[in-house]
Amino acid sequence: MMNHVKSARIEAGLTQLQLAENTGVTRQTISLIEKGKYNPTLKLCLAICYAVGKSLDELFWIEEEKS
Amino acid sequence: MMNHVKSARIEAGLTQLQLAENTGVTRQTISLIEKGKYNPTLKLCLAICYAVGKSLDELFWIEEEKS
DNA sequence: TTCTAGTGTAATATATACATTACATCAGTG
DNA sequence: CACTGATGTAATGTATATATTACACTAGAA
Repeated sequence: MMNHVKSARIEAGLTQLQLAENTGVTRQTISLIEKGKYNPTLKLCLAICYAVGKSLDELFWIEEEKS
Repeated sequence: MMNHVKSARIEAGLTQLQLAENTGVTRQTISLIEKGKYNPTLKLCLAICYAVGKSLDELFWIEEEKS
């Protein structure tokens, strides 16, 4: 589950803790999502989008794997 | 968690069962997501996007609620 | 050097996404 | 009418997203 949360968060001038508070989760959850170790829920993805001012596609889109 | 999965699925000419099989979940899960009763994971959102040929923003974007 | 802010991550607990099984309704169609 | 495909949904079980607590490391500032 790779994504662009970390770069978008830094662009927005936020720390992990600030993003966590803005989105209503813990810092650990943000850290794990940035590291690609969590498969976040849609609700949290949207909250992160709102907090950093980006769209779902900008932060979370991944091209389909062609077998 | 309202979304546009149902209309996109119908546009794509798929039944709930076919979409479920294409995305690797059960028909019940698709039904509940279409009804807005589930908060799906990013991985499943992406699988649905691939199956119906739409983007995350097209299917799942919701404008931020301004308090 | 010491202190602090920012970050990574482990262990355990809790909430919830999703599966499984089952039964129901409705619209066509024979 | 009976039959089938498509859908809604309830009850219960399992997997995992997220919380909680805690400890570690690094970079920069005092």
